Amino acid sequence: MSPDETHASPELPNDEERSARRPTIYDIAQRVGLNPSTVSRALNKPGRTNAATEEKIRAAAAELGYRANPMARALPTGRSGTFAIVLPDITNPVHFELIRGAEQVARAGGFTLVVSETEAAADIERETIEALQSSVDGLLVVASRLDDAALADLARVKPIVAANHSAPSLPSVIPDLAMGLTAAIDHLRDLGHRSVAYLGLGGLQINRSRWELTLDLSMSRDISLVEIAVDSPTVDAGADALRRVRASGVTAVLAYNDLVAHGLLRAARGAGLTLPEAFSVIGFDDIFSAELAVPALTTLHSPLREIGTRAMETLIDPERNRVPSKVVLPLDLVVRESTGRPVGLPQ
Amino acid sequence: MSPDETHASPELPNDEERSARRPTIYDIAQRVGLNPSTVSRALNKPGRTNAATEEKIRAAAAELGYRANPMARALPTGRSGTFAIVLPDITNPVHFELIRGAEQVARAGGFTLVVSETEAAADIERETIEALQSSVDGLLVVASRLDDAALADLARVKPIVAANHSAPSLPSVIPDLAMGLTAAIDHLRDLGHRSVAYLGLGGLQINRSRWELTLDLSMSRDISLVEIAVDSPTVDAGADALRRVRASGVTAVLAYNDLVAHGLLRAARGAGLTLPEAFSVIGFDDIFSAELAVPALTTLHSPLREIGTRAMETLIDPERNRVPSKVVLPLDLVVRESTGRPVGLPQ
DNA sequence: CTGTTAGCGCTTTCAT
DNA sequence: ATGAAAGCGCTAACAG
Repeated sequence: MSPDETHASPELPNDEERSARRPTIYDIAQRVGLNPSTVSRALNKPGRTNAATEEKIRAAAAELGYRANPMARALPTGRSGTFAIVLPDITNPVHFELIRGAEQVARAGGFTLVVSETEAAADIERETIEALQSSVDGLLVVASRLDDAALADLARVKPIVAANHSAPSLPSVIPDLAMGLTAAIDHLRDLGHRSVAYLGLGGLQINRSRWELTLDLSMSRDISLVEIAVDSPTVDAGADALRRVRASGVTAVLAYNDLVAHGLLRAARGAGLTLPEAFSVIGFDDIFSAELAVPALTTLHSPLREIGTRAMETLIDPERNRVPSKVVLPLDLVVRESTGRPVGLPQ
Repeated sequence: MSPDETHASPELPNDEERSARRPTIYDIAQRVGLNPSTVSRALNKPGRTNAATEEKIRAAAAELGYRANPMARALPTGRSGTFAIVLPDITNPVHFELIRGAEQVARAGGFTLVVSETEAAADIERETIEALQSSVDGLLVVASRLDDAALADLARVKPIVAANHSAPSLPSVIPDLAMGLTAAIDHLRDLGHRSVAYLGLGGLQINRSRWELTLDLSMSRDISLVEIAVDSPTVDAGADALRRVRASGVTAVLAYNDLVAHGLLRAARGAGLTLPEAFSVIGFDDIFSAELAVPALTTLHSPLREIGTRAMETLIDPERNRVPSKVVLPLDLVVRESTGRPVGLPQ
């Protein structure tokens, strides 16, 4: 028995009043018999006004349900109180936690967050950033397709911080690649692997650094490394790589990310292979589904959430958002079931 | 070249000028010797100005790299060109396709999208909506924790459309529950199941409707149904439910969503059970990892992306964003490997 | 400590 | 077709 909307709103302000117009500082100024500028001061510069009147003003504001209009405030100050996070692909689970981390510190600071997707295209990214610049106080750029120079140029208008990839001219927050990749390669080597493939993503900056580092590490440990290219960081692209992985004869693969690794696992299972006997797989990121995979994915756990929070913290801080810096967060290897000794070696 | 610089006919703005300040309509007005209001008209009201001057103005604007300041525009018009999407939990993969769908139509329309998380708490949701109202042209509310009356009240300030759950007083875009659940129950019944559990999420509106419908459907098909409560729509919560599922003696379970189903699968595997022999599982949503699970998850494929696009389309449309309506999108059963005949029945 | 006075950049009558 | 002028709601000197 749902009580049928007895159409009566006795206490509440009626439609006219509510939807009429949001109260402004003029309304509250008039109500307390003071000047609008005094109201503005009372509400925003604590202490710079008489305690009694401040109290009176706050009371009136509360009573009227006053909320400052962010647009009106942005005009004279140039600050909008909103920040943007621009990333290649919203649906990539890797970005979930990062966005959430950023969103939380933004909200905690009373800021709002705009999310914008660039479809992994450099020109759309540039256009997006330029379009956003007039309405935000700063941008968080994730896995940018733009090079350092371009980003630095853009950053002259509004501060930009790079998250999850490093841009030398900007403040950047990144995972400790050396730490993670060293652990991964050592793990493989300890298991007995001597020939591994890196499943990478073309010329992307973030990918190049992973590849270079992996190469150095492998060579110094007498492991031969081949690069196999996938054309997007997706499950399907990973699945497509199976043939080439098998053809290469490697006993282990390091995937660009967990999505690619997932694809490889799926394709392998589809082909009747059992892992890690056929070959070992190490992912990257440790997205939520990594532990759900069968075999559960051994992967590098990237502190996405913290990358998001740290990046947003530095973006919000006027002292730090303009000076190049580098925050490096730990990248740990999580060993699960997708890695094992290569077949042919004694157990 | 020209020795006489007094005429001040600069070639291109140099770096200083560029990064100094964004050009305004005043800059371009001065440059072409016209009034700012004419510039405004030329740029925004096609046709309401002389074709030649409009051309001249556009050229100057392009040359200066002019971009209208959204804040300044918002003040007199009351329209900011931004919309907000507010949802309980950003990290739930279910919401990502939805966000992306909404983001794409917003961007295509030249609007920007603000994303805000409510931590699945009604009071935070209300506060978030109220805070956002002064700076957006409308809100997309996903899986709201607020009831219809509250939402309707809030919607008097700025249009609100409900996505993925229905609010009778608002325009809503939802999946066809009846269609999906009927297919799910029929599938189970055809397989021979007569006793199933619904793994639901407390008093959440969206959950209640699923439960009611499932109950009706089950009864009319002579299937006994029990409800087992999980306290959050997460993998861990799903895993926690395993004991109760086993204790209930059912041969199949309908999970609130794929995350919960994933948890159940994981726990079952951990307990040494093999599915679907021990029991069948049907998920909800069809998130990307559903097909990656082992056994691959049979689930109801929710058109999240389209829910996002349709919802944003109606939100953008001034004709439709104020009138209650209901857009119902198909919800299809995707049969994979997590459902099978109950043991004891002839193959 | 509070009031006055200008704007911020843009839109929008109302004149011309 | 274009110009002049008055705001939108708020902040920020500068006075008093």
